[in-house]
Amino acid sequence: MTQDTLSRAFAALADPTRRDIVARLAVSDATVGELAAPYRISLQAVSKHLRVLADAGLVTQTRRAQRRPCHLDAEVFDLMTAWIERYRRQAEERYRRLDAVLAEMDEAGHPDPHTPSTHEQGAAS
Amino acid sequence: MTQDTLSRAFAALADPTRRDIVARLAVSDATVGELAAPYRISLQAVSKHLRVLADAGLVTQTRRAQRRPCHLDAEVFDLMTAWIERYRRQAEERYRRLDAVLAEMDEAGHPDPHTPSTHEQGAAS
DNA sequence: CTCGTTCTCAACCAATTGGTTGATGATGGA
DNA sequence: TCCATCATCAACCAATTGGTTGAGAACGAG
Repeated sequence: MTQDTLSRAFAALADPTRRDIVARLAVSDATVGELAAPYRISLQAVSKHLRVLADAGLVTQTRRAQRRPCHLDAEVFDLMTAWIERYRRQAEERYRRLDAVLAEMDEAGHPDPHTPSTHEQGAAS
Repeated sequence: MTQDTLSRAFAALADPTRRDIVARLAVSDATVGELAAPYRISLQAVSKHLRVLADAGLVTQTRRAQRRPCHLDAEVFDLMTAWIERYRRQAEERYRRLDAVLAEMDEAGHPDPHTPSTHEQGAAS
């Protein structure tokens, strides 16, 4: 539990069973038992998976009698897409610029470095 | 290496050092040594991290003399965002429908189940 | 209050992970 | 050819992970 939100979130989704659980929770909330039913692993194992998802902030568990209905929480997903998209776009932008430079060099014969490389950068993780 | 692409990709980004590497590769390609420089861990450790990223399909390494320039590869990022967005939107859509139902129930006094719950579903992972 | 149901806690195990150090490739320059 | 440089391979280690089984906690029904 010493890790940051993003690390926990990515780690949580690195497991196929947990991704499947998320997929099913996207359709509707469900109790631990309901979620565990389709898998051949023990209920305890599923309970552990849910704890991982909960620690990552991806699901929240409420209480209804003995049952623990699980609910998908969208916020952290946004965090993840934001992170991914940021660097994907940055990389794409870079190639776009490279293409432009190559085109310019192809067009004229002067390899004059025009673009002033304006890439600001924040903290990483 | 027995895991699927999505699992490897999420697992790869679950490590802060690897996310930092990705962040830097988004700015520009770099050799293993260049990438390793800022960290206090050994060059071999960074080499391992790069192997994980490469196995996940997130970076590709080419060859230039002794150097191994690393290059960010955008495709798998798209895979990840696609997965995340799919279920996030599905969940959001569900809440939107719930809100609609609640509003309807609030408005009139007849809790008539109108919406025929049209949620088709594909394979999970 | 007791009982069945639902779920978590605890201890354990094998496999994986992130790190280390030391040896080994691969390559271009002297 | 020999050497320095850049990076990987190999063996090892501690910590974490995904699974197990068994015990226990929380709750509603009778």
